Amino acid sequence: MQVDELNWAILTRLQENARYSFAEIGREVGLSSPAVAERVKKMEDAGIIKGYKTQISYHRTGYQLKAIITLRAFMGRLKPFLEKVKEFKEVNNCYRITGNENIIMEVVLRDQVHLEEFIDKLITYGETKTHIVLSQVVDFAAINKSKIK
Amino acid sequence: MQVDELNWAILTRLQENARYSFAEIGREVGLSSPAVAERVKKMEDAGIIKGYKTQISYHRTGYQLKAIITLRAFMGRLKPFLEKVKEFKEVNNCYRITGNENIIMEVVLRDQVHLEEFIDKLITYGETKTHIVLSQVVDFAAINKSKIK
DNA sequence: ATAAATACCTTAAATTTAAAGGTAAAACAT
DNA sequence: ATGTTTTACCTTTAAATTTAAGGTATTTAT
Repeated sequence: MQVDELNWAILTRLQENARYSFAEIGREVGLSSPAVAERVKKMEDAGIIKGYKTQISYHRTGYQLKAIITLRAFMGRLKPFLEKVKEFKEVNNCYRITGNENIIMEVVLRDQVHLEEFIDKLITYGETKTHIVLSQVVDFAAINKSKIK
Repeated sequence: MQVDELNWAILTRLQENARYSFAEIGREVGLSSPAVAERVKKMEDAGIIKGYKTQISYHRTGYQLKAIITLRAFMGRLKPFLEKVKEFKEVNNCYRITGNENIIMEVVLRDQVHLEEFIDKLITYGETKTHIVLSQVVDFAAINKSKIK
């Protein structure tokens, strides 16, 4: 499936705010709302749109710490980790990467105690390196409300 | 503002799928749709909800490469970088972190040529390390369509 | 040339949202 | 303790949106 100019315009708006109505997008790109709905459905079916996610400020909900943790898995421990990591609710995002480390993940934690507990879980799988996130430099979501008219 | 059990239930659903209707969420958590709308608006105003984003498979749109790049900024080059990075459309996410490197970012690129061009832009600011993403281990969004009933 | 598929349209019914007004319980002030 | 205010919901209703159906013109395939 190809992503033409109209679909890019639709995707751009949905990335800005996933709760935009199809009617609103249609007005902006010059299509009827059923036409937008149909194009969106096709992009979902084709796997171009993977999902719609709400961005939460964990900082405001008692999760004070964000960290980037890399893992260099011990021999034979990568596969068990890949299975187990799906259960770790602290993990926001996890990639398998090239380089000295095998895994990089973004985790959200309540505090240092929680971080320590989490690292204790990880060290059975491999050697970890932790980087505390000081600030988010690029933050696309900050200005979006559920609907902008 | 406190996040009580009802708000967590609402947030959980919105994280699963940001396009769920308030009516649908209300049915699941036992509230009327105006009550859900009101709670969501308050969480937006309080900054608990930062935004609603659509997740796109860049792989399906010609952007074949995802990479994690760290930057160890040269003396006096961190601040200029922090300003400039907002303009780099390749950057999906960028954090300032503790440790040997100052910056970690997630970037999306068309191909190796594009990666090379991008690194050329970065090396005026500092020393970079690039890790190609092989796969996404944890992917929450994969199963969500625009509406599940 | 004809048939089929595509991408849109319009219309109308079902659903959702948004606004308004009401109520009961909790929080606050006197 | 009592009265007042606020809060968090409710219901109702109008406006808006979504969904489904049916139609049309243009492109694609046979």
